[in-house]
Amino acid sequence: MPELPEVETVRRGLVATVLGRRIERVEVGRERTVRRTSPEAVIHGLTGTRLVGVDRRGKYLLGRLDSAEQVMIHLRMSGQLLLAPAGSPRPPHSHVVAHLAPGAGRPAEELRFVDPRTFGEVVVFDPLHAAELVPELARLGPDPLADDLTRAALARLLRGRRRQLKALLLDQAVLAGIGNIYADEILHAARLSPRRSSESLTGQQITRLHASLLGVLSAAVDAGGSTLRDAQYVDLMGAGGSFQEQHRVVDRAGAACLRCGRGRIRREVVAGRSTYWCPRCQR
DNA sequence: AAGCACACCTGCTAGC
DNA sequence: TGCTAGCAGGTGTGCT
Repeated sequence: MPELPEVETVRRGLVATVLGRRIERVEVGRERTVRRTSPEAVIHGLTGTRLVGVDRRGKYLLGRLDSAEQVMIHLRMSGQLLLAPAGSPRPPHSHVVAHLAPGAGRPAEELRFVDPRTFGEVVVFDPLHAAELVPELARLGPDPLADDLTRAALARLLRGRRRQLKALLLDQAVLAGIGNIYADEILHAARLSPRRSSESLTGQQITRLHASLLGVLSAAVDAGGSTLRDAQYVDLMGAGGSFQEQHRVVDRAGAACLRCGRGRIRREVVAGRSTYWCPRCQR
């Protein structure tokens, strides 16, 4: 259930450990993970290639291969990418396994796409056909960190829309990368209600929302993302992040607000998602 | 246009 | 202790 900071942490891990290493062999154990193409397309597309770059757009990982093709990986709710010694025991639900030659100072290893709920995907595609195979990439809004979202750009995104702020932040076509956890943390930091309508913000509130967006997301990247109780999210090496220690509202229903001290954190469904917020200081 | 319900899956846990 | 309903960090579709 990774969001921008978790995906960015995985991206950095791939750049540090996998770049330039030849993919010698690929196994696909579950067709659903490669449903957009086929096991053969993913196996043939990856075998013999090397990753020459890894980019991120919102929650999408985009690997560039030396074949000029690209690999798109989305972890959705329960996906993990794990790097482990070749031949070591595999966790359940290891649906795609890429065998990596030694390199980057590392021995032969397996890069495993593990995904119990199988919502995640691995797609190998020719960039010339991106529009047909991965059309959602073209629909993504700006990535707040990768695209250096300015206050003016955010103001433009808010203007002309009448949406609950929570729904707006979750909409990947508006801003790419924010999910349920960070939407709540950002809105608390900005002292704005998740139900507040996007077109009603004052200039000062837009400034606050902008600062909170960048502040929360970049602090979360610095902390290696958030790993909640279920330990669903871990990085390439299987280590959790630590930003959950800085959460102010998520998972704190009934507790006193850490900012105003007097409100009680409420949990209710907003925009169809479980939402934590302080009704006293978030307006 | 915006909001909602539902679908896709599996696993964990809170509550009885 | 054992069962079950409910819930989960995402996204797409289809309906009002």
